[in-house]
Amino acid sequence: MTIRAIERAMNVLQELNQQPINTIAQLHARTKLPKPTLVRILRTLEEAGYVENDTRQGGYQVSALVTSLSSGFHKGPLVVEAGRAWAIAITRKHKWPVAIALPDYDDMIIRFSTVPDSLISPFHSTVNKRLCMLTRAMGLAYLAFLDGEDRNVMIDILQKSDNPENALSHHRDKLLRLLNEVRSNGYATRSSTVEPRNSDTIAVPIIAKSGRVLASLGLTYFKAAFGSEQEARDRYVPILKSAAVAISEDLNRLSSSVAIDVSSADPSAISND
Amino acid sequence: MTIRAIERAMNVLQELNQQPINTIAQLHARTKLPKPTLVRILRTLEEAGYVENDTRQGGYQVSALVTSLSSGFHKGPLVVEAGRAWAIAITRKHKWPVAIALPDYDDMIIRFSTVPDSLISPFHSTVNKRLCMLTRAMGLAYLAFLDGEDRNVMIDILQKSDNPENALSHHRDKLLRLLNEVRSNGYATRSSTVEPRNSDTIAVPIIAKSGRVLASLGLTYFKAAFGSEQEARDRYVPILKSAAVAISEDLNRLSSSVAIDVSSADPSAISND
DNA sequence: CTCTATCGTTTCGCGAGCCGGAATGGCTTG
DNA sequence: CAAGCCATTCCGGCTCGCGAAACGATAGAG
Repeated sequence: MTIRAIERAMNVLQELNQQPINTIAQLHARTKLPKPTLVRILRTLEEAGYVENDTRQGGYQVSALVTSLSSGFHKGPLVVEAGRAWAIAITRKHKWPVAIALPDYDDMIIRFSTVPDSLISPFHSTVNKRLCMLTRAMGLAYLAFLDGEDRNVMIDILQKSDNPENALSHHRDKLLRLLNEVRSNGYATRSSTVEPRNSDTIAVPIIAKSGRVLASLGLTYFKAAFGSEQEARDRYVPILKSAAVAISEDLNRLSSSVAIDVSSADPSAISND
Repeated sequence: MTIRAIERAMNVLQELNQQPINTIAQLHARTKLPKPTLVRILRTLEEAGYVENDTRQGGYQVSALVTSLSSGFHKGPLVVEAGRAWAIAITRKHKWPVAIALPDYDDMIIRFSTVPDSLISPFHSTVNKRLCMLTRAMGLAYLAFLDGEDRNVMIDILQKSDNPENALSHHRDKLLRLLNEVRSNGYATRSSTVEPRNSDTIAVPIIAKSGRVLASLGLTYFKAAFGSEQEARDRYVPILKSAAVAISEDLNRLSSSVAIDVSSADPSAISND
């Protein structure tokens, strides 16, 4: 037996994180919860400080306090931590959302995204979303820059997948041609055969100084905002590439300049002030 | 009328973020909730994926999914985003917790902390905790590096405070001597007149290329782990100073190398893949 | 080995308090 | 000025969360 009210509240909090501003009506449509229930949940979250009710804008939004709900979790890969600031900076400057994805078995998983920052989105849940490796920009950018050996292992795994989006793994020559093209371009884009058609993603790999491919960094834009896809690529590819290099440099500095080793006693009880 | 079950669940989630591993008994002691209630709440959070029950260790901990409860919130200052990776790297390397604090009126507020990462702590809620400006390392490191004009304004504000920890603001000469000492040392430590006595914090300012003092970066350690406080300072001050410089450089790069401006259409609906 | 203390978890009947359809009132729109 | 949409409030009904007590497992002491 689980507590329904809590499940509902968590779902509401999730939805609130999808958009900068949320009306009761939107939340009602997305969560299927009765409006009075929503109002009660939101009031509870508001009094606890996690949510703000901006009456001028007529909507609810998450407040700074939500960060403390995950302040105890920093187990993510350092590349995500190093990349967040860059992703945020790019979105602030260029408006379009940026995401960082890491490989997980035969998919990529989005580990950080600025989607909720900049826009009203019909899509949900971009963080922790799985992306297919062979049709999505983030996947191709990762796969194309793997070394021959690693790449072959990966393709073998993909062939065992029953996801129709991985069909290309059975046409090895065609796939390799695509990967080589991505590699020589230095970036990948989403396959035109998959949804959504009204947007495109440009992705580049984040490669450690050691040469290991760690993650991919992608920017998504609305096709309608540009005269051609080439125009968008000309503009954003250099930005993404230099950001990826910068993230890699940060990682390098992070592990080296902090590297005065201390092997002394284990800390056990402490507070930060 | 608010929903009690939700308030309780949020409190439990907060407590779970304070320690890497939490037993029912600990949570019971801290939240004052009956154990069956805790079990029910934890089961609910577990089924929703926010909490893991590591039966081997016999305790509950937050899982990666909690990050999605705040994935929509990136409105914080960029200096926090730029600093997180460095704070995490230092803690991973040197074990002791590191925090970033920003000024807020006459206090500092901790905006990021690695406290929950490394240890079992009797202290709670370090993120969003307010620190007094004149007795805490993070406050002194900030105040001492303000320019004369800004600093005077700040001291005037502090004199209006009724917080006994700000008493020093009424002894301007004594305070200025202390601030000058901090400034020439390049770091501050917590006043020995305030709790907790068994630990100390070393803090340095994070100063933008423009010269503006943005935040402070502090490391807290147990006094018992070192022969003398000087020993700890000799070891960690250089690390903190170089990290503060690195954060400042990152900020500079973040705003410059991304600076190809785009003034085109507003994005409105998009997903990241 | 047994006894005991303490842990996490389950049980179960009571009743507080959450639920949601319907009503309210404000605000915009045609 | 009516009509539609919105967020919010009301209130009777009845679920469903509550927590004292019991349970089973584990660890340490004697």
